[in-house]
Amino acid sequence: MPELPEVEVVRRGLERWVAGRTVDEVEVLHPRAVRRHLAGGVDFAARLRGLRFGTAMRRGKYLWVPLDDAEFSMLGHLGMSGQLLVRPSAAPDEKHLRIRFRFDDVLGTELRFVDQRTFGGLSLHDNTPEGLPDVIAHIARDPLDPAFDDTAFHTALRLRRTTIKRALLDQSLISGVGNIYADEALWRSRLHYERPTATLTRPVTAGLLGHVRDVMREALDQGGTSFDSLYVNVNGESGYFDRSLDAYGREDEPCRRCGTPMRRRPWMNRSSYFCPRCQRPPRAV
DNA sequence: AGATCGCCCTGCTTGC
DNA sequence: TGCAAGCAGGGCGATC
Repeated sequence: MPELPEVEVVRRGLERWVAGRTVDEVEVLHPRAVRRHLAGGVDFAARLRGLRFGTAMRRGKYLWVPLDDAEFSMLGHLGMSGQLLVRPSAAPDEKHLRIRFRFDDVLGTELRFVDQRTFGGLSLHDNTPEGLPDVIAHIARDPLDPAFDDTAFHTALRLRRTTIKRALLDQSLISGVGNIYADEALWRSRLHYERPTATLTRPVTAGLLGHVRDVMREALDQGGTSFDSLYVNVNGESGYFDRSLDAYGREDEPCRRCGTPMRRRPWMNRSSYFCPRCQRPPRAV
């Protein structure tokens, strides 16, 4: 379940192992892995052949690779289970290998997009003047972006008529936060997930943003987190690390602050984990 | 236009 | 044992 830290680990891997390499051949093994491309996988492959990858970029959970001397980029989203692997060309195909990139060099490795659940995919898009693939122009900057505007974020929260966890997961307000880090940051902030955003004060927003950044940086320092073998970084090593999450997945386990059993509540067809004592629900609206 | 909801997908777990 | 249901869930498009 890659969120911002995991995607950043993948981006760094691409920067290290793929930047500067020229595409020789692209093999699309599953049509769904190529997104928003009416001309299909064959055309996707044809457009990339002979082009050289630049330095991978990231915004939130999206990453993209600019192509030298071209006005478009290859955009990627890992979805739930996507992996970008740099593997020896002789290595056997993964069961869920979707797209293979062979390069015009003698390094003996290839780039593979592997995705079990096919929620992720790659696509090609023209760049905006800012160098962003045009289809993600609506994605907000992420909280680790130096240009993220804390004041504007607070103002936007106050204007919205929604609840805090929905807002944290709204990629047009703040990007890169998924269900796991949302629950972690809310627990650290002692905020209930249904707190109306219109009731947030400036200090509360500032505290929440601080916790979002802390939890992401801690995960990034350890190479990303994951809960099963689905997430693997660009070199094929598992991004899993056994850092103790404080909230996510801890139903019935004692709150690390007060010992009260943590609870899980169905929420938007997924789950929210929280401490019923530290994170009191808001008064009925 | 802001908010909400259904759908896409596969493999593992749970329950009858 | 076998089968079905539940669960994991990010993003997009339809709808109000």
